[in-house]
Amino acid sequence: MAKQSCCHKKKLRRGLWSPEEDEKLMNHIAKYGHGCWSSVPKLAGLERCGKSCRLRWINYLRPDLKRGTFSQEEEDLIIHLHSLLGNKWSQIAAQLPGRTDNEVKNFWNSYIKKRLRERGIDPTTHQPLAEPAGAAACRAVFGDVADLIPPAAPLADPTMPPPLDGIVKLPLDWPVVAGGAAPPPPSRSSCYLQGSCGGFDMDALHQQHCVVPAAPVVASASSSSTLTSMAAEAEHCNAAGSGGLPWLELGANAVADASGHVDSYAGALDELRWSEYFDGAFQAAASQQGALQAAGQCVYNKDDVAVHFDVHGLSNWC
DNA sequence: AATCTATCCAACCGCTTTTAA
DNA sequence: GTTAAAAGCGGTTGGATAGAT
Repeated sequence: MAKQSCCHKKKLRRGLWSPEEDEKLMNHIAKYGHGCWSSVPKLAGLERCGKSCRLRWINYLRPDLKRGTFSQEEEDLIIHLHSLLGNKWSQIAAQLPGRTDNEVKNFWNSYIKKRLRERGIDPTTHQPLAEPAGAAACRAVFGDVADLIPPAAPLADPTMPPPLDGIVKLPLDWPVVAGGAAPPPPSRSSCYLQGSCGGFDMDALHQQHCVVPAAPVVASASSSSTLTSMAAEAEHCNAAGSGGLPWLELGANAVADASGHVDSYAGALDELRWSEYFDGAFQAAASQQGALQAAGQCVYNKDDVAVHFDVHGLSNWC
């Protein structure tokens, strides 16, 4: 027998919220906070289940919600975080101030997925689709690029350890940079998440002083601001020349001995735009032959210097 | 003007994880 | 250590709306 929801059991109201209900919930939380959600509807005089109240508050009534259309920077960030985290909408949304997991998920499903497919990129694996439009033409000129592409997305790689603490934990020797070779030092500090080049309101974060973690920082999935603040710290620190972006937990080696690597990882986030996104897929593929295939390297490492052909020309072809 | 179709998004459902007794 | 309740999460659905025919 199918289980019925709490709302069914208690014959509570369902469906869209009326302005009156919104007001009741807002007033109640403004006065008393939400406390235990299961008690909220009773105390607020609502014929809803606590779960429904919680959802309404989180997704719609919360005063810190941004709403409105997503900026290009937000869009880029969602794509990148999705390539790292998969469908961890709450973790992705945590890096987008004022956005909810539901909002991000809807945006992904209704917009980004479609655009990725149009560009011949599998939105699930972030790899080029098996036979994207024009692929035959590409092969005629460049050979079968698809053969060079790691078959599995990082998160799907069976060699990867299972996620710990609800976040992506890269192995200690995770090849942050394709080919294992240290890239040239970044020519400039990353502006990723920087207020001047993004749509974010990072003022509050900019006011924080830079404190470089002495040890790898484990980002807690429950801390909604951890990654954002880490990125902000890194942005400060990069500007100060100290390098090192403890972005996700990159592992002791990555953080300790390869600040340049980590920087380049942040650099991969930097300037990510649609055209580059597409370019990056092929760029990474071309530079990740062999060993990297096992590691399931992300396609966004556009700093890789091992690329010899003109990927921009390639993207024009495809 | 009427109907159909596609898209968007709020809300629900059910499962997993966390917390408290 | 066990159990139940609460909270959190991701997938899915359904209604409203816009655009096309």
